Amino acid sequence: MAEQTKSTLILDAKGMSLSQSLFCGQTFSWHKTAKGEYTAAVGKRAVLANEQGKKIMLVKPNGGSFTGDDEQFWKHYFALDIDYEALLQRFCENEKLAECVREGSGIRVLNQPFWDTLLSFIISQNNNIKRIEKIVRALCENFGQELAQDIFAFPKPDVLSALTEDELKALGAGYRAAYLISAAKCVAGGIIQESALRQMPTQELRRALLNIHGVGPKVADCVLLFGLERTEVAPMDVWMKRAITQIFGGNMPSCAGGYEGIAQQYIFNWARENL
DNA sequence: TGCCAGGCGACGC
DNA sequence: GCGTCGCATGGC
Repeated sequence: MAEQTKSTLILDAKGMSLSQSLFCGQTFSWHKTAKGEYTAAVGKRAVLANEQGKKIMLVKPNGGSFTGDDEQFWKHYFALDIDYEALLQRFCENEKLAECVREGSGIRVLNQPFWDTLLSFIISQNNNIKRIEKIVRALCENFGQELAQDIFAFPKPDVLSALTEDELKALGAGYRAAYLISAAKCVAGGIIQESALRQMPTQELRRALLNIHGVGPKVADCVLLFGLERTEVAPMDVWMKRAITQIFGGNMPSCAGGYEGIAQQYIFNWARENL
């Protein structure tokens, strides 16, 4: 039986906005082309995406066809397999959270690869988003595989673990260079195994991540939420702390229960626009 | 120009 | 366990 293949993958956006979801500080891998399309490497998959009406159109930049589990993979990546309509309705039980949702209603918390997320958020610490994007791009271009023209994957753990701190400092990584290498050694050496992490309850998993040199509470929480699908974890950076203190009276609204991480992304987006 | 950024590790107490 | 400090670097 011949396998069904498609040159373009068309997904129902269900209210998801690429421009909002790809540039709200949860991923630093996407680039907007001169034509207004978006490109990235997500794990080992290079993709070219754009939105037309209520559809998301995906194309392989090197002209290949989508096969096998591609459709399921991308639906899951863009969180098109959860009922956001119902979730956002719950969030809107709190008036302040409703305002955050209104401002970024097309945001979806992406289900990103663990390794990409770990490296990205180690780089993110005490850093600004423009500069994080720049360092991530330099890391991938210099040491990652070119999956399609000008689209580079993150360097593999064994490649990264063999680099020197100076090679990474040359990219602008600063003192995070040692942290990246240390994380790579943990993964390449099998001390950190993604499949084992995914089996762990969230708190045990968090402790495991904290064992990585250069991964503290904030970075661990970002990896839990963005790279290991723990939607109940809400990373607290300086923007979130400001918003929770100034707007929410010190606590995440109870209507976010179980999905505090997703609520966090709307609040974070709102805080960066308004505080 | 000085302050800040999706913080963390080391250190002192 | 908790508070403070230094850290690399560029965006603004």
